[in-house]
Amino acid sequence: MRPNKKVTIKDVAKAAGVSTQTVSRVINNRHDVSSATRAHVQKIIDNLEYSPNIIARSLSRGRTNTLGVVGYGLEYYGSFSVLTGIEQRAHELGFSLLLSLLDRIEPDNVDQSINGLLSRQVDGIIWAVHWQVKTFDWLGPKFENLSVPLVFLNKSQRGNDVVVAMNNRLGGRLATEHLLKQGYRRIGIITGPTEWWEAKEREAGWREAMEQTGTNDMDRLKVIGDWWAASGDVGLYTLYARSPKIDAVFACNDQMALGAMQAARRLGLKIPDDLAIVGFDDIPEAAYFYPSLSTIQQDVKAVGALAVEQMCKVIQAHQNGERFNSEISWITPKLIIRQSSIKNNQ
Amino acid sequence: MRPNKKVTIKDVAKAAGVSTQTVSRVINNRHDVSSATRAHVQKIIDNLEYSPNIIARSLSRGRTNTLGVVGYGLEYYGSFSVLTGIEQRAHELGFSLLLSLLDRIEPDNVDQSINGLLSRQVDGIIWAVHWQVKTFDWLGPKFENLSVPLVFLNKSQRGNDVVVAMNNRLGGRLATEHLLKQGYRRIGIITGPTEWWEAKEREAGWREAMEQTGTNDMDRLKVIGDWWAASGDVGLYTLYARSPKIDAVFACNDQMALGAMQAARRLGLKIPDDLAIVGFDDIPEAAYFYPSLSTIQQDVKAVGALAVEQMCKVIQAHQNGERFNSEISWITPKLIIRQSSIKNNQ
DNA sequence: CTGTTAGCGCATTCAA
DNA sequence: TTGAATGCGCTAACAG
Repeated sequence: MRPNKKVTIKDVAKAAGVSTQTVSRVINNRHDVSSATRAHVQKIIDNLEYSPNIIARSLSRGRTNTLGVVGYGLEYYGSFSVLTGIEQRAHELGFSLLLSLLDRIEPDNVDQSINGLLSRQVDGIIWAVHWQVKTFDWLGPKFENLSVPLVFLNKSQRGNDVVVAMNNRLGGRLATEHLLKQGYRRIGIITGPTEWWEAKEREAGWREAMEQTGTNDMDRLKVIGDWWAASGDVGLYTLYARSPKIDAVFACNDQMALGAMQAARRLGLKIPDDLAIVGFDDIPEAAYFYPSLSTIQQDVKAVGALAVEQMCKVIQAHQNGERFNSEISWITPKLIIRQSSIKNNQ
Repeated sequence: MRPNKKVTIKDVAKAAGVSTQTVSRVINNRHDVSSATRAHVQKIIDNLEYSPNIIARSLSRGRTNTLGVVGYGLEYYGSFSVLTGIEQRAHELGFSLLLSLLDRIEPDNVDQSINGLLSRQVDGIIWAVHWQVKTFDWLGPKFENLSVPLVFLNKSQRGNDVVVAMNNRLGGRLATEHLLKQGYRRIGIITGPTEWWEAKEREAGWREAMEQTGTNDMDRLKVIGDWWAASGDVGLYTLYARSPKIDAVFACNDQMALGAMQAARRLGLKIPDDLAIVGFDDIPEAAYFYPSLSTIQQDVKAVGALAVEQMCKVIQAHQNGERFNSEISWITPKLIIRQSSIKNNQ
């Protein structure tokens, strides 16, 4: 038998012959109850299978212990891992999750989403939306003067924003430096859409590594994809047509790397001998591509978990009227070396 | 400026010189308000940027317009699509989503999850957990006498369960019949874990199709995987060792199909000439495997959306004290033919 | 059409 | 240590 909705604190009080506040004290584990009455009340609670109405508690306390999560693009790899990470840590810290998904990042949707969460009295909002630079103009102001704390995922810090981010730039650098170390020299890049923060950062990492080799004219080595395999396919053709001497490609995610591999095959290029490829994400399939794909692994779950932890601190500070001085928290990615980038014949 | 938490219905009433009741009527779009006062009150609302406290409303109404979603295994393909489908339709129908993820399917976790949602007064629970047969013994009873309606995803109907499911059996049949039509005869299967409903159903579909060919001794053609690519790899070796005459494989998801392709390559088997492969799911990468993978496409989002619709009906019935007579709702999968299963040389 | 009264279930004052 | 009163913000039931 499940707790029946009808059993309230009053019923328990009556059955136990005590006042409702005593029951309240028991269910909140407060110490100002004699162990005798506590035991007694607890027994009644168990018998009646009473379970407190959190809605009523929230109203009374002015705090819901609920976090709002605004998400977007769950179909991109990693998004659901973030969510899993958020949920787990939130659960551990006693928070529930109100989920709001954006189908498009537009003013009306954003307003609806935020207002919906606010009117449901969430204690804080985690902005798990892939950050797009071009939207900032109208998006930024919406976050000002919000009545609850906000934690951002994967974007650059700005003002007092609290941000948790995967170090995508480092990832891009790791990938490129690995290729350089293997002896590849003309390393092209297939980036994601230019507005995406992740894409910009990964590219920046590639650029940093390349600059050290004295390469100039890097724009000829760059092609823009859309994260999907097809764009990696097309991308490699473009790159190859433009500079046939290219000997490696850093694809900014594994899907595009897969597309690039496909194109390479059709161009008669052997991987990794004629062309090396490194991806980004380490999707589970990457180890089973042909050849297996070197890539950058990221612990996305950790990003979600850390976001919740930061949120807790901010809420704490918020309630005490203190200021939370924010620094961006970085999670570090890791290079995974497989066959697609190991030079055989020097 | 965002609505300040402090602005309540009272403030609006005072500012507008009306009773709170009138304000309540306005914000609920009730028709028993003169258009004059409505306009007036609305103006005050806009000025004050008032937004109703949904928590208070829920307490008062005894209804939260919130659905609980219990999920598991977001890392498996499709899970997040279900979630997206659920969220979208829920949003359209005016429901919020309280998300609860299971890390393991164990009695304590399940209790916690369900009780958490119930004490937060959700109006219904969608059980989006991959159904595992072996857990039924202890899981089943937990769903009895629940105080709120329950809608299940992807399982067999039982008693009065309300279920929305992808027709996995049909999918298995489509895949197998396609192979037969192409002229393949000894069609092996790499299934998912035997406890999974999806795995059982896909296998049943294969079995149905095979039986029509008069094949017996089908167990020799069957191998059990764990949904991951590695198990498809191993699986194909096993299958091939056992019956070298095998000429096609139905892998019960695309990852295992990928693994099987890898193994086939090492065994020197040409796909699709020596060995045809069909997968299941149609993950975005499948079109870019080498060769591109024939597979079964499923509109998982539709499952989620339909689940919410069913939930609405059940809640309706529940509140009117009516009985909802449940039938399982099926979503139909679709065969996608690519290169991995098209016989070239007859 | 509008206002008054009451109460949703709980927690937070205060007294005792 | 316990209990009585009061209020969280809103809506339902009833008057007028």
